[in-house]
Amino acid sequence: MDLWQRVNEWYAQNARPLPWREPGFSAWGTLVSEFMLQQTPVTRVIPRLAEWLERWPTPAHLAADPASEAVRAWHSLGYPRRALWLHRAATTITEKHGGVVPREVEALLALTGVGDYTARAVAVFAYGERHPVVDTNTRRVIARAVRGQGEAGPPQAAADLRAMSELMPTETLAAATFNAGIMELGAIVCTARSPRCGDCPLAEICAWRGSNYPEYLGPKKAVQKKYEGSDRQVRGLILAAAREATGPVTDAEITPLWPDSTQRDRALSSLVRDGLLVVSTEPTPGYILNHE
DNA sequence: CACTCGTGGAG
DNA sequence: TCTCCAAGAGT
Repeated sequence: MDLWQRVNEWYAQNARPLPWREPGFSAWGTLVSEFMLQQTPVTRVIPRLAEWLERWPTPAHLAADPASEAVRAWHSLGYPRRALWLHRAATTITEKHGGVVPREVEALLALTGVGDYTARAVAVFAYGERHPVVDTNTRRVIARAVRGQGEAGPPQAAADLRAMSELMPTETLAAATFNAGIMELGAIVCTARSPRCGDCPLAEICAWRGSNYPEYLGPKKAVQKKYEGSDRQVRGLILAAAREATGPVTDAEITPLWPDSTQRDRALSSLVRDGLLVVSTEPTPGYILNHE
């Protein structure tokens, strides 16, 4: 039995009942969920996604509201630029695609915030197109089951897509299921820390397990910089203040948020550069969320 | 290509 | 406590 068959049969029995897998879930919903899921765990996304889609059921609904509302509705999902980019994508979809989320990978890639993964995920999961979809879970499963390595190492877009293409079944529907299934397997069985090989449909054919779990010696993924004391933390503090405020946040309110003025200024100007904050003078001088 | 960009939960 | 890591993308 092929690897994809094992995965698809397992998926049919074990897929979690996630919102974006319900029948009739919109392409817009898929796009929103994929934005939110970029580097944010499923459990934190689910409640925010529901709120978001209730408030903005189509791209046009979101485009009609200011970007600042999108950033507020993002709450603390992290990487708030994604909210800005999603609002921008909604505007582009409304103005240039007749309000319909595009189904072609090329058109999706042209949207800000949509990269290699998200474009293919939308084309495949929302529209049933046949493409390889490669995320961190997929990469880990392939590294272990096929290459016999405990970790996937740094992403290599071209090679990763090729590897997935070679494993994917020919038939379009089965290919879509396989894309979802191998991700799901990586998410709940072949996890990064403690894989549950006893529950894995690939256990018998897994190259990593077959060679008794050799230690991974290849190139390591870039280490994530410490958050504590980082510019990201300072940005987070400043943006949280702006998100909660009703009017402009003044310098007097920003200053006590962080002791180091150099770092504080750097964080503030980077928020302005990113378009998350803009300078306002009414009714008092300060910074507000960009309403575009 | 290396670096940057949030936040919170699990182990 | 502290480290790791989570459906990535842009520069």
